[in-house]
Amino acid sequence: MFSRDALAERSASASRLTADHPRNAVTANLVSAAVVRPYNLPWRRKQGGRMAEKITPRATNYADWYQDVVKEAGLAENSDVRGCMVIKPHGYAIWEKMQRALDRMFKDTGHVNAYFPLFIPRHFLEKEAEHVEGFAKECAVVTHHRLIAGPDGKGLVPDPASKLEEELVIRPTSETIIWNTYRNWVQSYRDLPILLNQWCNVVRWEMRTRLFLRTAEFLWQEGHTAHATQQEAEEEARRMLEVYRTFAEEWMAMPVLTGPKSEGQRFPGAVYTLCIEALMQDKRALQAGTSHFLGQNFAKVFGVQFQDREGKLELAWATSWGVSTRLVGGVIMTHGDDQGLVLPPRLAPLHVVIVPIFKKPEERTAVLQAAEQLAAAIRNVPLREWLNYEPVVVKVDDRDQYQPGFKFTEWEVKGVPIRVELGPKDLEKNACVLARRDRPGKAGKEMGVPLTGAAARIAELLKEIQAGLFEKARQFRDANSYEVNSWDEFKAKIDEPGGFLWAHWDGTRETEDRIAAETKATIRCIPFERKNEAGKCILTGSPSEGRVVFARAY
RNA sequence: CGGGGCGUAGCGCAGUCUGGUCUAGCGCGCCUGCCUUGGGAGCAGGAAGUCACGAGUUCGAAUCUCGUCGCCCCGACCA
Repeated sequence: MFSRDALAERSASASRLTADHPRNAVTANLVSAAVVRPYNLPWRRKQGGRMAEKITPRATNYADWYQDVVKEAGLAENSDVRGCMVIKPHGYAIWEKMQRALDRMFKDTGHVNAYFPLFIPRHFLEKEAEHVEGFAKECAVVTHHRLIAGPDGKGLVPDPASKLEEELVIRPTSETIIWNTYRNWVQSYRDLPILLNQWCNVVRWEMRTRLFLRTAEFLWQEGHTAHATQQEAEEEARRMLEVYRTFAEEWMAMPVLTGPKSEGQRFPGAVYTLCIEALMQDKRALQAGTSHFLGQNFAKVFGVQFQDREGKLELAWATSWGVSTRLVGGVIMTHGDDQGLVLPPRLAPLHVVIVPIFKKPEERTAVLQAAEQLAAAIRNVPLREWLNYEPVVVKVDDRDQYQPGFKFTEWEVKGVPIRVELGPKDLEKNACVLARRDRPGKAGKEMGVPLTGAAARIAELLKEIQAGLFEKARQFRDANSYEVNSWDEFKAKIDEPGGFLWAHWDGTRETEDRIAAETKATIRCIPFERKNEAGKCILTGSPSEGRVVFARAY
């Protein structure tokens, strides 16, 4: 336990670090500007300007909108540690949902979980040349193992006597330490394949950070597999990409393109990198997951050899694949609206909130009783399989200190898929009001839903919302994808309207780099789903065998 | 690492130029009570700050000087 003083000191320093946040000042300006926007939502009028809008509209400033949603929905906040976030319960609950669904899919494809150390001896990292170059610049390094009092007797400094013989690097990814271990595990083809995954944190010393999208420390899973043949490893890389695609589309309701990365975007140390790539509402791309075929690069440098059936010594073939807490950012930016977070039901930590309404004490009793009954019925709807064998989560918001209107707004900001409004007028008719989060305001309300059928209707609605969110996102993605045929058109369209630009490219690193330098657009992927179509590179005019997808990316 | 900005209550800010009126205010939030509850309620009372830190100038410093620390933004870099 912390002492009272220690806690006071902590909170004092927390305030110091956030109070001077200039972005807040900017946001405040935008927020007050937002108050004068057209009142398309009738109930806002009642506020009389007292209660400022807390969420910047997306059209005003998308980056501020994102920050506001993360904050107001209680997903995460900046910590006192530079570049690192505190993931708050609601945000972590979403990550837990993702973990559970993915973990089941990994297990279903034959993988098991394990755990490797946070610390990696420097010389491990030095072994694979490309890998070194890719990560060297962004590593946190442990140099000492003890603190002593400072020279003036105050504070603590690393004890010079405790300097480590060899520095330890905080893992930016675990290929090296895992393949160093695999060396001892693999002697025979019978030891293969190794199909292993770990859930853990990693650190990449990013200079500029954004909550969930890019932080110095983040949570992820990294799968590391070893195989006897190239074909098997390539199949594995492809299989796990398909797992990611399925998860993104069926759980996150986020449509993705799949395909290899260009050379310039490849993972350091990989032979090739496959990715899932999504389009956010501001028409910037988000790399949402990657699956790498690593060839024999790591087996070679860590000496992972085995004897095949004929007794010949062979090097093992490797894959690695990962998704991170960045996906939470992807959900926010795929589905969120100006009211706040919108969660796809299959990832929602809370599916249904029941807001009781009453005036007199006897009304309170009757309403709360009916609310609990309804909650129990909802908990029994047959959605367990669809929800990864987890229950439908229902909450009766019986807090006395807040009025219904406040609760409506609060649960909307937090993205709860369905709200039930239940008051005396409803009870007279044995009915309730259902409000779906994916259609805010009056448009999403179903009045007079009979209490006896409400649970069944809610089960339907949850599935409808999940499907609807995906469909809406897919339409958005398709509506913001363009085939572009000239350099001038490319330069114009990447600025306005933006989005996924399908264009011919001559396949060279030089051209890719030039395009990036001039437009900040990168090749997001070379989609599997592209058609065979000969053409000419938009920049150089050299022959191209098919279009690749360009976008500005997170 | 270069350029800019900012550190005053839990959060957002005013006060700093031009030292005394600051025994440091305001809004939101928080606590108590009353009242309210179908789209972010209202009234009354209250708690809460070593004005980032250190040294100096001065009769007197949130305010002036010097130093230190921290954070944010832009750029380079990147999941």
